[in-house]
Amino acid sequence: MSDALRVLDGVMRLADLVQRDAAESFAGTALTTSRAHLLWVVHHTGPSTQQSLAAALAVTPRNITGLVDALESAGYVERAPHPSDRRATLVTLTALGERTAREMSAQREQLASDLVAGLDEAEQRALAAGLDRLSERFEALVAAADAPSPEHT
Amino acid sequence: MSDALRVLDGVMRLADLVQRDAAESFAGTALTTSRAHLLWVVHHTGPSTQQSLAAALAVTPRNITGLVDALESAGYVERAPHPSDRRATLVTLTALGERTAREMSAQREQLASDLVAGLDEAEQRALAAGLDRLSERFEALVAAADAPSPEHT
DNA sequence: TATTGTTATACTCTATAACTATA
DNA sequence: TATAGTTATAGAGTATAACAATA
Repeated sequence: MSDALRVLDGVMRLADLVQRDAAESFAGTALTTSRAHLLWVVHHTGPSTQQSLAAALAVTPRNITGLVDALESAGYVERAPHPSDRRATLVTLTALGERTAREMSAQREQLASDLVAGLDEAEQRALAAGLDRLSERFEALVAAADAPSPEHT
Repeated sequence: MSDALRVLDGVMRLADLVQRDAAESFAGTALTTSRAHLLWVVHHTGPSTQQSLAAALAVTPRNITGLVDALESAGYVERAPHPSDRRATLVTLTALGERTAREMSAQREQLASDLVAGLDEAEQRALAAGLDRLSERFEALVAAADAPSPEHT
């Protein structure tokens, strides 16, 4: 197998393992991958309208309604009126939501450091830089595919 | 942000981009990520019982029934009787299924080589090796977590 | 008119449990 | 008795379309 395929497969395989593990860790709670993602976004962005959450998660506003309903029922978030726009609602974290987000953050940092524990600093830096370049490269490829060559527009 | 976090985030971000792109490429067909995964497994493993597919995809046999139903309706696979066990069915690829799997394979190879095009051979090798080590490391961590220390068993 | 969130409806992935046919 | 696949049922994520309230 080519190194190129090893890289692509390696990324997809590791991400799948990590994602499965994260999903398992939600067992026994009302959290799911999608709900945790929303929680994570609100934790980092602060109180958000459902429209902005829809954009952040790249899903429809209707979908956000369902995710917020579930998180609200489980006590992770609350809907608050928007101060200046009475159409909109602000999704805010409860104390439980804040605590949960901080725990997820700590677990993520723990996992990250456990994962690279066998690599020296130079290797870690090289790996991080290489992955960044791949993501940039990928986005450039997608952008190029979306914007056909000028003579065909 | 630490290099450890950059590595973990880099892997998750790139995998998400690739997976979204793959899902978009299925638009207009009956394929989805899960169905394509099953197609992929049959392509590489050969005619398979639904039990073995359930194990390979890490889902329940009931789930395989649904995926095979959809792929069969769309003409990608067929159910054939198992030669020696009349309880079992063998899922086999149709000509369309074979052709589609080969196309996916070609696209995957194209993407992989496009992705690493900006890296020299040594960088590609190092990246591939680093990712392999991370996956191994992750599986060791999970195994360690699943099997508590001896004095507590 | 345009935007925000919701109700209505539908499809897909997924799971558990009960059942049929076969081993 | 155990196994392979299916029917029945349910929860979750997702989408489109139509609608009410507000901007």
